[in-house]
Amino acid sequence: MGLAVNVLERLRTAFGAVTPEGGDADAFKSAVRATNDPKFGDYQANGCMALAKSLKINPRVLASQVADAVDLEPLAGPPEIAGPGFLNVRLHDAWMARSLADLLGASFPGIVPPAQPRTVVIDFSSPNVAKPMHVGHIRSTVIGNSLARIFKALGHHVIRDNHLGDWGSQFGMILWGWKNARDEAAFAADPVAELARLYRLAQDRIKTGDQSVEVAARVETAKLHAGDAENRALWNQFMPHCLQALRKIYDRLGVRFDVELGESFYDPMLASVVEDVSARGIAEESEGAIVVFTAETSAPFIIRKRDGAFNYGTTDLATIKYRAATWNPQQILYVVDHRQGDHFRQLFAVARRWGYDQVDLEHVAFGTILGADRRPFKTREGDAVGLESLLDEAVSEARKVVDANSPDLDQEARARVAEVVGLGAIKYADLSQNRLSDYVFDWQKMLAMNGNTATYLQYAYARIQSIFSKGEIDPRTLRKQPPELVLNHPAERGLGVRILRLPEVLELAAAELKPNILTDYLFDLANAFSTFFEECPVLKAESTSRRDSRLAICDLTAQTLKFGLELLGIEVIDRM
RNA sequence: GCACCCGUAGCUCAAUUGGAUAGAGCAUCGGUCUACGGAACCGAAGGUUACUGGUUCGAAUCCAGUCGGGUGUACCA
Repeated sequence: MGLAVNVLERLRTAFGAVTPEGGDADAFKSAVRATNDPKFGDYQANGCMALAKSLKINPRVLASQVADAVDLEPLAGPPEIAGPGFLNVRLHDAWMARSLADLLGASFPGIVPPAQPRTVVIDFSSPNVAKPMHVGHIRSTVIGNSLARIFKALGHHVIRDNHLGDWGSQFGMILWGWKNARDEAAFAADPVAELARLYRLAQDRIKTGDQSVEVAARVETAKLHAGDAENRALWNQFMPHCLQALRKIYDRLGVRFDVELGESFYDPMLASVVEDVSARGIAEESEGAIVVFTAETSAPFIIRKRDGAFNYGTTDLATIKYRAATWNPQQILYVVDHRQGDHFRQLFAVARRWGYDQVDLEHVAFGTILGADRRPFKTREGDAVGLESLLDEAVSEARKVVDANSPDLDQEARARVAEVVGLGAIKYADLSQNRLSDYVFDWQKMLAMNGNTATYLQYAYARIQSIFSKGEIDPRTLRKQPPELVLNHPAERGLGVRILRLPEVLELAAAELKPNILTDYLFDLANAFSTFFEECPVLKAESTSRRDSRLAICDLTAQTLKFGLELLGIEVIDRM
């Protein structure tokens, strides 16, 4: 077993073991964290001050008792007392050096599999199949994909589920369009574009107040659900085209799903869901509909409409039941726009009353993408910007930079670099920010290739590869026989501390459901590497032992960058 | 009206959930090129964390109120 396992966890265990009388060990442990300023050491334990307050004793006295009692060896010596009662921990350089060598030799990335892996269902992307994906879909897709990879990397069992919108009223609109305004030649040439046109047509008519279309579309939806032969046949005809179009985008983005169980899959279960919920007295009739009143909102949660049709609330309940029965997950994450917050609060409340009170249901909400005018992001023509054209734009911007900077690469290599850099820029722009507030879409920021961007991380990776190729060294030989590491220079030590933090950062990102914790970490790591690169010659180090030590640090940095970027769904290239 | 979310540097965003002097990127200004990739590095400037009060060793974070913005609010998803 490796030495370098979750440093934070080990320090917490050590401090937890010496929790003073009258204190809560869990609270005391969780007050141990990485410092935000290196002058306070590498980690700090902040639990003494809060505890001293409740025990009504002097915090510094308490801190000194803890400092005397705690045994942090071999990671670190006794902590230092500072300020009102902080305990600052500085890792032993020698221990770090051994741990890093061990990481390099065998145990990278240093993650210890959990004693009890959790099963986590992640519901993300979930587009309507009837229309092309637009920028609004990118957040759910990219964030969900990243969370899935992070959980998996930590050793949990992950089910990625694309809950396709393949059965709702948007399909009724398409059916109406097909029957009233289809262009068969256009459909033959590009089925998805024609379906999208029909959808938009129906939507425009409804939006401009044409009630006849609204009613007609609803009728088509109802007929589809009721098993109407013609509508079912059309559904079967359209679906493969829709799915193929989605597949193309997912392939390009590197996104995979374990299951793609859309709304249509749950259709046969809906009637019995309503029956069961009603029989248990959870649902009741109101204004002709079957609804559940919850404390969460004033409006009820509708599970059967007045006209007898089911809606997405019904589907979502059926989905919870199916997921529970099929995978028995501990956690289900819904990576969905924050505007559906009320819906999920109601859904979760109903599900708990229905008996699903063991599974942790979480709405991983995110803000809406806005244009520069602070309105939902649209093109000049008023359409949402297509996802595909956004990706193309990013790749072509990246291509310009590659052409300017790397004339020595051949066409094919440049195209490859542009794709990796361009897509990376888009994904990173989204992942590096995970606030609930809406955010302003900014081409310049999305396509930026300096500063805190994926390009910066990819560039750091490529520079490291360049060192190895220039020195004609294969990092794998280094990994077979790890050299002794030296961390005398602050830049070397700074990199070492960061590399060892990877497992705890991933734990934190998973616990908080925030990929931006990972992007912040990687940017900080790349930054530390750039400093190191300026200040510490590698190939021309003062001695071969120093050179080997630095090569080891370089390789670990590169591995960490690559691994971390992979968890964000972003690739690296050796030359760019 | 009610509910939820938000308000941090000129702009876009962080801040390990109550910790030490609130940090990055962009933009601005000034420096660094005879070492491994300048898509870089170092530095400067920029703040009453919307406002007022409260809680305590300690508040951007918690509580109350005020102002401003967003979203949702019975049969779309």
